[in-house]
Amino acid sequence: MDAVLQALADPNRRTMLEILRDHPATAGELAEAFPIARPGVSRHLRVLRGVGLVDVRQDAQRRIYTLRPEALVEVDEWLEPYRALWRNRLDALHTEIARGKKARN
Amino acid sequence: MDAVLQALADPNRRTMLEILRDHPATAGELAEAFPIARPGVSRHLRVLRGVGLVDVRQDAQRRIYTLRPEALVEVDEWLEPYRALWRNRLDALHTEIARGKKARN
DNA sequence: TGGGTACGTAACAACAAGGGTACATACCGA
DNA sequence: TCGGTATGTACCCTTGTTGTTACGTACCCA
Repeated sequence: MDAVLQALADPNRRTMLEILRDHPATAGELAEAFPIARPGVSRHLRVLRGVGLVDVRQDAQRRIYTLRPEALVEVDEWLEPYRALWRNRLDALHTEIARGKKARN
Repeated sequence: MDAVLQALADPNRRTMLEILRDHPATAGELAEAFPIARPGVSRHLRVLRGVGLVDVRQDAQRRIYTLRPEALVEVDEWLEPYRALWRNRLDALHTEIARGKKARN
């Protein structure tokens, strides 16, 4: 969990996930999508691999990266107790609005 | 969004949110919960304020911090398209299991 | 009004993150 | 087997982050 949120802090890495959400991609394809040089992309991919956010399979000299969305489940779970709180707040807000409406009628 | 995920990358800050999830707390109370010195905590709180994850109100010389869970909604929304993907995967897995059961019967 | 309490900010040191260049590795095809 | 393609690793440099100490500010109370 810790490591996943850490990995998500970098905007480039998030964009990589976004690309992989649409389709698998080779390291080279991913690199083209960023203003930084290939080795940098390679390192970002290593981080994403490290926390299990992506999988790699080798196809000759290409490395094909695919998204592993399950790794984000833990973020979702981390969010859960907070979700309960903001939902309560929204409910309260809706109640407030409803009361306002009633008062106006 | 960007900034919120950035803020969440630090484990100390996440712990602070966890504490505030239970109850509002003063800067001093929060500081006691961490091995780091008060000024460090103060800066973490500034970050959390900056991204809207906490609110402060002043009570004499105390600063009382409260959680603002709504700020996490954007993380939840960022997660949404990925959630769709991992659910598909889980569904597929369940289907697979069901098929396995059928085959065994 | 002077002193204690509760915080925040400023300035600095130490370390980690992220980028670049150069190089190593592995594979394919002529 | 040699050259080209695709990619990762090593090393270095710069910048950002996180922690520390020292100091400033605001408030309460005797």
